[in-house]
Amino acid sequence: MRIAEFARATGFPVDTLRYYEKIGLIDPPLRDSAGHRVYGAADLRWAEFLHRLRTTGMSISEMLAYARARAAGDATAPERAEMLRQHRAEVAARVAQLQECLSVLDTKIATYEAMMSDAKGPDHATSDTRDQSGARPQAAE
Amino acid sequence: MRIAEFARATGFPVDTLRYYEKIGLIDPPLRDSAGHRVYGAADLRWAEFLHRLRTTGMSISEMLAYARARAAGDATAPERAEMLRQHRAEVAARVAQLQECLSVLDTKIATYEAMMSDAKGPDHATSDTRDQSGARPQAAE
DNA sequence: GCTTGACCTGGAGCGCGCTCCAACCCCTAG
DNA sequence: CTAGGGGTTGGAGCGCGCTCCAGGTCAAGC
Repeated sequence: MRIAEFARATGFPVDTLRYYEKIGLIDPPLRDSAGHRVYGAADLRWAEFLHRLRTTGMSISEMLAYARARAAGDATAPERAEMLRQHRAEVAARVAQLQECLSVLDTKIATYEAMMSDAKGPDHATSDTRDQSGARPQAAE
Repeated sequence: MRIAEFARATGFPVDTLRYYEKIGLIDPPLRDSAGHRVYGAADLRWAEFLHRLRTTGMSISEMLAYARARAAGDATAPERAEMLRQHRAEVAARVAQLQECLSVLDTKIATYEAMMSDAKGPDHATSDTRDQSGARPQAAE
C-alpha cells in the first residue's frame, strides 16, 4: 500500500502522514525499489488508532508521548492504559459539555421558531436581538 | 460590571473579550468616567451565548456572521435560525463521532487491562505494541 | 503626595497543526 | 523517446485564535 492509498485508508492527508513520520508519531515504513513508502497492515492499524486519538482532540504532544511509550515495549502497558483512561475521561467530559450546549441551542432555535410563527411577535425573553434603544437599560447590575 | 468580573462571568479571558470587541463580535460596552468598560446584563447574555458557540467549535468567522445578522435586526431572524440549525447538526454529528471513538477507547482500555491481569499474557490481536521482529510480516497487503 | 492596582491602547508575537512548494526521481503507457 | 502521474526531500509559510507587551491613565487607600 503506497502513501496515497494509505492516506485514503487512514483519513490523514499525505502531507500529514509524512509530517507524522518526521516527528516520530508513525514508524518509517518500508520502501519499495523506487524509494516509495510501502505501508503494511500494522501501520494501518496504528494510524487508524492515531486518527481516533486526533479526532477526539488529543494533542500531537500527547500522541507522541503515547507513541514513545508504545515504542518502549510491553513494560509501558500500564502507563499507556492510564493515558487512555485519562483521555477517555476528557472525551466523556467533552461529550457532556457538547450535549449541554446542544440543549441550549435547541432552546434558542425553538425561540426563533416561536418568533417566526408569531410573524413579528412580541419580544421574547430569550431572544438575543441586539438592544437598539437609544439609552441602554443597564438594569440589574 | 467591569471587564475582570465580566471575564469571570462569561468564561472568556480579558484579552479575548477586548479582541472580540475589536473584531465586532461583541458590542462596545458603555464606559465609566475613567474610560473603563462597563458591561450590562444584555452584554452578559450575549457573551454567554457566544461562549456556547465557541465551546461547540463554531469558528470566529461564523460567529461574526451570526453577530452581523443579529445586528441587522429582526428581519434576519430566519437566517439566524437556519445558522443555528446548521450548527446544531454539526455539533450532533460531532457528538456521535466522539461517542464512537469512546467505544473504541473502551475496547482498547479493556485490552490493556486483560493484558495486565494476565501479567505478560499472550499477544492480543488488538494490542498495538510496536512490531519488534527483525523482518516485518508484511502480510495481507 | 505616593503607591498600588485595575484598566486603557495599538500592535507585535506565538503555538498548534498542518500545508504547500520547488526541484528532483522513477515507472509506465503510447 | 516522451509525457504524465505518482512519489521523494527539506524547508518555508500559513490560518486560526488568541496572548502578551510597553507605556500610559485614573481612583482609592495610606
